[in-house]
Amino acid sequence: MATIKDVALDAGVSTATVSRVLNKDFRVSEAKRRRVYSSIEKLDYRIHPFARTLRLGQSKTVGVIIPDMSNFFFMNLFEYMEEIFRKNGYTAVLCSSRNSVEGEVEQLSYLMEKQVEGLVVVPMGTDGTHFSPIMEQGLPIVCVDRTFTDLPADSIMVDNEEGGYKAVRALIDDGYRRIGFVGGDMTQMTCYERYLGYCRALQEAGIPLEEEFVSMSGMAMHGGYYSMKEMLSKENPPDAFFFVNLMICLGATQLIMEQPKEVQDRLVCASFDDAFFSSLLHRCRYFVSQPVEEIGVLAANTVLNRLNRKEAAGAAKTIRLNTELIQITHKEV
Amino acid sequence: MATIKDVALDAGVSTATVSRVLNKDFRVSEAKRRRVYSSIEKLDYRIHPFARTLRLGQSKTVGVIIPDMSNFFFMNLFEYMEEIFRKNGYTAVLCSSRNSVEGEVEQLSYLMEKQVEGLVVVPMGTDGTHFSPIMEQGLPIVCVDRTFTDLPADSIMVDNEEGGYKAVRALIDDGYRRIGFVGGDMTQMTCYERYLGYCRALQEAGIPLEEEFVSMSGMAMHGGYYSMKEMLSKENPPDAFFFVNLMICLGATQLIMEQPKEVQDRLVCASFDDAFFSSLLHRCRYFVSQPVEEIGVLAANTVLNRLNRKEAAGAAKTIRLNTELIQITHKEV
DNA sequence: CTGTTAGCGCCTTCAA
DNA sequence: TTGAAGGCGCTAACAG
Repeated sequence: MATIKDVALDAGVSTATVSRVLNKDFRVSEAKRRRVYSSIEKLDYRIHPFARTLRLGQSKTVGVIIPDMSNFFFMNLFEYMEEIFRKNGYTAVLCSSRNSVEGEVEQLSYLMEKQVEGLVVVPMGTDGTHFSPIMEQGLPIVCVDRTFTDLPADSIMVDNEEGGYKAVRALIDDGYRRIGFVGGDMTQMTCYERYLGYCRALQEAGIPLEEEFVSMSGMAMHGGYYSMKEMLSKENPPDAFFFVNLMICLGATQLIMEQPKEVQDRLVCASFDDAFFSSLLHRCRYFVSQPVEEIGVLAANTVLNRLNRKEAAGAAKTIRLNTELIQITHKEV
Repeated sequence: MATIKDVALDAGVSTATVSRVLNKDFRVSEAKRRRVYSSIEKLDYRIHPFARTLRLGQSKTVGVIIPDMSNFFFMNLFEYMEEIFRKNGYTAVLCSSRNSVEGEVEQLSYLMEKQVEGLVVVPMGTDGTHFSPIMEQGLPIVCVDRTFTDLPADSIMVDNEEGGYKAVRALIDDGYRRIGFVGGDMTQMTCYERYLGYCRALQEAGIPLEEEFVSMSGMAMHGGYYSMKEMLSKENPPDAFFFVNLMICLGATQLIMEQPKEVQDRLVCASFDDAFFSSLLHRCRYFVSQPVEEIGVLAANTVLNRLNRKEAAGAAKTIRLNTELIQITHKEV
């Protein structure tokens, strides 16, 4: 690997001059600049990022903590964020908290060792106090999808309540009045907010909230499966369902597909989230689509802005983006 | 941030001693070691990775290039690899070639700038000459899932031919003789090898290869959809199908679900790959499951071994792992 | 066992 | 406009 010294030697100038050329400092004569550029080319020189980092005292690295790397939604998000970070000279290091608070803490300390300058995190719990010392240190932290209750961090989320409302409202408009809510865990913010939307839609339509039409068996796929099983085994089960996210929807759909055709045909569902294969999800007529790209771009830019001091420090912003209700018309079978 | 100097000062020793403690060099008196440790704790000192990198001349970073971050298989793979790398003190930087050779080249140069010491790549094309100069530089490169024809890199793959054979053989054993192959792109190694397995199974059973039972419309989901549409519109279509991967399977399944129930009930399928939601894939009875964890662990360890000179340089190894045929019994509908 | 010293590659005063 | 020199934090000789 060629170093700045090699270039200087080859171009017959000092390393300071090379450095100036590299950093677009225009107090360099045109002649020398050209010579430097040609030496750089000739030697295939590239700035050594770690040396620069050391000298400048900035790592140009940010950390991203998501709950699960096998989740399309989060990976999509990461892909968009990474692009923005990279374009701005930052490297994004991806970590998975593996759906646990302990994992989150662990990844956090790992990232701190890597000297990240900022953090994007999809919070696991509601308590974010383990991030407090880091925020006090001045590191920008942006929460995505969910937020911590007691941390003055920026947050980018969607309007979950409204999204839930729209989906359930659509079912009601289609004439359904016995609508089940398949959630996972009310302590999880997204789940709870979407539930609120469900309630509002029912209330607005004058449909009483039936407690036994609400089922929670955890946010994983099998949770959806079991909740659905439980629901359908009731004497007089709902004929429409709202699934709190895609995982739940997948599990529930699996159960649905195990039912007799007559039962299947009676059911109609709506689900939060949307994916390229959602057209596969039998009996799901509506999907609440999140603006993944917008969320990702916004999250990354928020970190970047803080880093560049473009944002006043201390004023934590919470942004709620709108969802879009998508209707899928499954061809008649 | 506390530096090694601060610690030395606080503990009343030289920075060299601190460094020795840090690096488990045992030529340090117990008393000083203890003092150093307590200062480290007190000051919340952490080694500055970039300074160390600079000094040691090694970045402790490896690059991973996958075609697509939204693909469960690749992300799973990454998750396993990342864990191994991390345990060995390496940071894995993830990049997506976005399913194109140009993307691969671009990511490669990005990673080289980051001074990665090794590379894991899921090759996009068959030509890997853009990696040659890097290999000559002594960087270990490990191909995963696919391989380059003209690069002396290690490769970790599954036995695609055998996998394809097993799946088709299973269909034959179930009594089917009109079996379609839904591929995507014969120039892609995995597709071609799986096709070979398909051919062998047919041949072994004395079933003639019908050219019009083989369809290729690209490796994406919609490719599966269109191929399937084409197949089923034939006068006398196959009654069983082998899908070359999960994306194709998803697309094909979508088309299947749009068919009348009688048509659906007549079909049985087998597919390469396997995922947590594969039980959702209607009419798919067999899945060829790849040992994702094993592949990931092996790939990471291969890079690591080369890095530690445990492997003789130059002797590129190709490893073929076995797949497992999984049978899913969809409950009767 | 321990400290001093030099230097990894880079950027930035400071002087000229 | 330019170069010399110092130092970012760390480790590895080299002395003692």
